[in-house]
Order: sequence, then C-alpha cells, then structure tokens
Amino acid sequence: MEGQAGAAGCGEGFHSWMALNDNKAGMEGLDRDKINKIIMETSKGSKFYENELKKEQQVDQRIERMLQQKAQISEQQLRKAQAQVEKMAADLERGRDLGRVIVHVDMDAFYAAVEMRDCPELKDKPMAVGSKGMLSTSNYHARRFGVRAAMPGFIAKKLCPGLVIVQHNFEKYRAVSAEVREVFADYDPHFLPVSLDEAYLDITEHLRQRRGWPESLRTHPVRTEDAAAAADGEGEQPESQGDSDADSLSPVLFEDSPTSPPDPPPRGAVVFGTDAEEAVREMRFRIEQRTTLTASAGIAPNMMLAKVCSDKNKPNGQYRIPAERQAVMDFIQDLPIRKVSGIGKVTERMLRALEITTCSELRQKVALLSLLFSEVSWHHFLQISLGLGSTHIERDNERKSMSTERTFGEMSSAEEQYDLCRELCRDLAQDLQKEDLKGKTVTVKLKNVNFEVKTRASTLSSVVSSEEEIFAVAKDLLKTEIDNASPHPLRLRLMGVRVSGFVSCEDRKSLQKSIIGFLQAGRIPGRPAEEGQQSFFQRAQALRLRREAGRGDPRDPGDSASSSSSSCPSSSLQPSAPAGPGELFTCPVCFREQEGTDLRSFNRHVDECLSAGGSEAPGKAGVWGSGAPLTCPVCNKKQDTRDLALFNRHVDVCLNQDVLQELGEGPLSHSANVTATAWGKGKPENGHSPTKPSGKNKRHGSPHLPAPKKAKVLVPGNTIDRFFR
DNA sequence: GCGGATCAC
DNA sequence: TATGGTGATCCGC
Repeated sequence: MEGQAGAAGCGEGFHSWMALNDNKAGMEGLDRDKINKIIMETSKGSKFYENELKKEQQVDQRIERMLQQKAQISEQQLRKAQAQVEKMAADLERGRDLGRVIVHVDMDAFYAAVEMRDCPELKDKPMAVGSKGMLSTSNYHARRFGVRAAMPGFIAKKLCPGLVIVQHNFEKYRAVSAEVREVFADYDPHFLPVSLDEAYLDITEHLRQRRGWPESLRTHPVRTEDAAAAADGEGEQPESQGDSDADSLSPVLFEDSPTSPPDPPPRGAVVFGTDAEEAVREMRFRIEQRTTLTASAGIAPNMMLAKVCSDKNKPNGQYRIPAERQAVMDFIQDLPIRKVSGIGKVTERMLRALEITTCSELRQKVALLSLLFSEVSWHHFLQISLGLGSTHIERDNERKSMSTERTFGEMSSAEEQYDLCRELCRDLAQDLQKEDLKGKTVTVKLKNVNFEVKTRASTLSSVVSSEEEIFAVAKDLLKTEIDNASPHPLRLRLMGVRVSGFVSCEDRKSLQKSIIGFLQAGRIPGRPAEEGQQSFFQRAQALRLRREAGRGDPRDPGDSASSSSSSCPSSSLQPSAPAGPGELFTCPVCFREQEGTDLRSFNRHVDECLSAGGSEAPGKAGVWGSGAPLTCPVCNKKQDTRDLALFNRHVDVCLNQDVLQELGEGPLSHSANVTATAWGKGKPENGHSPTKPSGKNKRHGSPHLPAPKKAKVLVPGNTIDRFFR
C-alpha cells in the first residue's frame, strides 16, 4: 500500500511527523504551505499532537546522545573502523550477485482504484478509502489536495471538503488481489506477496525460458469492449519520463500494423518482446486487462533496488536497473536514503544529523556509523550504500505472534476494561484456533488517552490458546496496571492482547511425517496462506463437487486477513468448509468413520486419536488398520484396501485423471505410473482459460517438467499437494 | 525474557 | 465530531 507520510522539509512550527510527503506523484501545483497550515491548525492542542511532540523530543535527545558519542571518537578509532569497513565492503563486493532479475510490483492506489472501478461516479471525484479514523489510500485526485494514506478522515475533510470517503471492502480487494496473483504466478510460481497489492518476483527463470518462446506465447488479446481505448496508450497516466526505452520496445499493436504473413496473430492482440522490461510490461498489461487496474514495477538485481525502482515511475510505469555494477552505483549515488525500505522517519533524522541524506553520503560515512550504531544496523547501512540487497526472495514462513487490539472512546471503568479484555481474548483465541497455534507468552497492550503506550507480558511454562487460558494471564497483567494506577483509574483509548512464543515446528515434525500430515496438508510450506490453506480433504472435495457440477474451480476462494503464512503445517484441518450432509470421513488413525461431522470436529477426533498414543492407534502408518475401508475423496468410491500407501496411490491417480480432463488431454490409465508432479506447480484453472492462446496454458512458469519415475507416496508436496499449488 | 521503539503496509 | 490494526525486529536492559 502507499507509504506513510514521510519527511519533507519542515519550516517554522512544523514537524517532521506532520509534514506532507512531497515525493509522491499527484502533488503537482499544490500549495504545500497551505496544506501544512491546515494540518497544523487542525492538530494543534490535541492529545495526539502533544504526544507526537513528546516523541519528537525523545528522538532529539537520542540524536543529542549520538552526537556526544561522536564527539568522543578519536582519529585512530575512526581509522581502524575505516579499515574494518573497507574490508567488509570488499567482501560484500566479492559476493555481489547481479545474476538474478528481481521484480517488485505495486498496484497503483489499490483500494481506491478498485472502488473507482466499481463505482464510476467516483471517477472524477477526490476520494479515499479508509475506516473511521484513518485513511488507507486516496486517489490521485484527492492527493492533489494533500489527502493521503495514514491521514485521519477529519483532517482530510478539511483539506478537501468534497472528499468522498469509502469504507473498506476487504473481501473485494482480496478477490482482485487473487486475480493479480494468478498473473504473478505465471512469471514466478514462487513469488512473494508482501500485501494484497504488492509482491516480489524472481523472473530469472521465466526470462531464460522466454528467450526461446515464439511470438504466439508472448501474444495477448486486448479486452474486447474497449480494445481501442486500451490500445490507445497506457491509460490516463502515460508512462512517465525515465522509462526511456519504453517506446521503442513497446508492444506492437496488430490492429493496424499488418505484419509478416506467416501466422498473423488475432486482431486486437499485442505481442511482447523477450527481455525483462517486455516481460514486465506484459505482466502489467495482463493485470490491467484482467482487472482494469494499473500496476507499477521495478526491475533490478535485488529486492532492495527493485522496491525503490517500482516507486520511480509510479503510477502505471516501470523502471529497470541493468545488471551491471556501474548502473547500480549510478542509480544509488543520489538516492535519498529515506527511499530505502527499512529507513524510516527516525533513522532518517538520525542520519541527517550526521549529514547523511543520500546513499553516497552513507557510503562515505559508514565507518563513523559503525562506531555509533549496532553491528546489525551498520552492516545494513553498508549494504544499502553499496546497492546490495537480497537476491533471493524467500518467505518468512513462520508466524511469530498473533494479536488483536481495538481503539475506542475513553474507557475508565475497571469493570468495562476487564470485559473488553475478555472479549479480546475470545477473539484472539478464535484466531489462534484457526491456525492451530498455541503460545507461551501473553502480552497486554494499553494506550491511555494521552496516547502513551505500555505493554506488559508474561511467559508461562506451558502453552495457551483458549479464551480462558489467555484471559487468566491477561487479566492479571491488566490488574497489575490497574492496581498500580490506583486510586486513579486507567483512562484507556486502546487495549490489545497478543500471544507469541508458539511451539516450535520441530515439535510437530513427527506429526508431519506421519500419514496424518499428508492427509491434512494444511498450509503448504513456502506458499502464501491463501493458496495452501485448505486441507487436502477440502480441496479434493471441492474438486469432486466441481466435477460433479461440471463447473467452478477448485481454488481456495481467498486468503485470510493477513498475507502471512506458516511453514509449519497445521495439525488441524481448516474449519472453513464444513462437510456436506452425509459426508463420511475415515479417521486415518483409528479407522472409524466419523459421520456427519464437519472438518473441524473430524480433526479434533483425529487429534484425540493421535494424542491417545499408540494404545488406540494401530501404528504410525496405520497400514494394518482393521476399520472400514477408506473412501477416495476425489471419486468418492470406497477403496478396497486398508493400506494407506495404496490408498494414496489411488487418490493420486484419481487426481491426475482430473487434471488431464481439465486440460483436455484425454484420460490417463489408472495404472500409469505418473504423478501430479508432472504438472508441478501448475494451477489447474490456468489450464482451461478460454481467453488464452492455446499452448499458453502449459505452465511456462514451472521450471522443469517430468522425471517422475515413481510416485513417492506419503510425502506431502511431491504428489497430491503439488497439484494444488 | 521484558518493554520501548521503529518500521512497513 | 478530535489520529488504526497487525506483525516483525532491534536494542538495552
């Protein structure tokens, strides 16, 4: 999403935190002083304002201390530090990797754009999307008035009385995001979503394959309705200056340019080239065709640079840094450090106090920084100053905490506070249960009416997850604070509860390895939450239902609220899709059928069975179970085997059968020794999209096909799960 | 492990 | 009428 308000030069009476961010697009011809004055007058005297002033002064003191420290540094210390820094810089330089092509894609004013698309009346009006207190994003119209993300609605209204504020509609944004991500997946099946509107891709492999592609694979139809308009240019905001070679490399329009006779593409189609910029242009084009929304992108040898680049020609533009050291250095040279992700308001101020505002200045003074900042910090600074960044997009799979917090009007009654605390615990417990998480640390967060924030934590020897367990801890933490404040009441404006210290995934490894790990699947490591979230049963069931109904698709309908995910496959089935009436599930542990239960109940049963130990369970693999026969969740037929390996193989083949039918490539013999691995990371719904040229549906994004000698059963991810990726 | 801060979206 | 929610990380105890 759009960045928070950033720094701008602050004149008399103004402060960095309220100054307008003038480095964004859409501010042309704006009277910044006037805007700042309005913001100032509206804020002045408020509790919020007072607290911001206080925080600002704290930073001032921090800077003061730093400068004192700096004054005590000797020439010799500095020389020594210099040597150390140069050595490290040389090491880093040796390791510089320019071989990857990393792309950062960012949807333009995403929420606002979605709302405008779906409500044409908003098109010409200044509008913003947000909740009561805070705006998430504004359209470019509104930005001209100084209205932007992270601004409270009432101030925005003062700046722009005609502003239309639209409430969030996250379900819709998630749905649009899912469409966009389908396009991403074609360029990098392992892409890394940052939020609903942002992602990193490594298109190195895509480009390697793309070089050998015929034009037909790089040809994309123009939306039929307004093909002419789409072909006219890139919308209202043409690509900005700086996208230098854009024109020369622009897609050829076949509308009125009859090209070579051989195999003329269909009318109203565009063909893109084979290089990185063309691939990214194509991706943005497809996103726009699909969603009517524009995206901006940055192409660079690492994530840090790609992120900066995506901002450069926003909106609806792209920018590339060639994979050459000198090009990187040239780009970095005058880059304001604030543009770099991770350098925020405070860091910017601290560095500015040392006369560092650009990356070259940063490079110049790293030795000094190594004496004033922690090792982690100055290493980071050095990397930035060299234009280095991660070349390898990887997901932080493991969730480390989960929390709920709420802001409200002043609350001073202890009774109310306890009630609220319980409510928060209840909500949190529910969320924890959805991901089957249990943690050892409970933290309570309090913000008083003066905006002062406090957190109080307690770590237990055992894990907690239920409302009662969490509340038992949280209420004590709260009580301590209430007691401490007495006889005055706590005058709160916010309360939050967090659980962290989740049990290590290691503890669950044994479960994963067992058959149950396979059957449950849960979240697939390395995939975003929304793609791996459904259990194997749910997905198989969906697939079967779809087949029976002869329509629909088996995809997960959307992601959960946050885009974070866990590498630790849940040991519980996800509860979202209850089994239909009459569904029977066979517990893979005790082999008894569980009738008429939803997946959550079924899972609870399985959990109980497992935790009951070996006494009831026939054995880890359950191969010798003597219960009822297993039912294939795909074809829904009882299988004449109790051997889970055989059962798995049947299901596997069953699934492949479906894939092949979906792809229209005929049935596969059930005896064939082919696994879903052949379709690797493919998403089946891409395979039968009628709009794409034929041949395009063959997973060009997936690295290599086949080599599946033998179905490796019982290992999730190699067979059935691959199908769903 | 705790608490305050910083940062991103 | 009066400035958000979620998650991560770092630093100094």
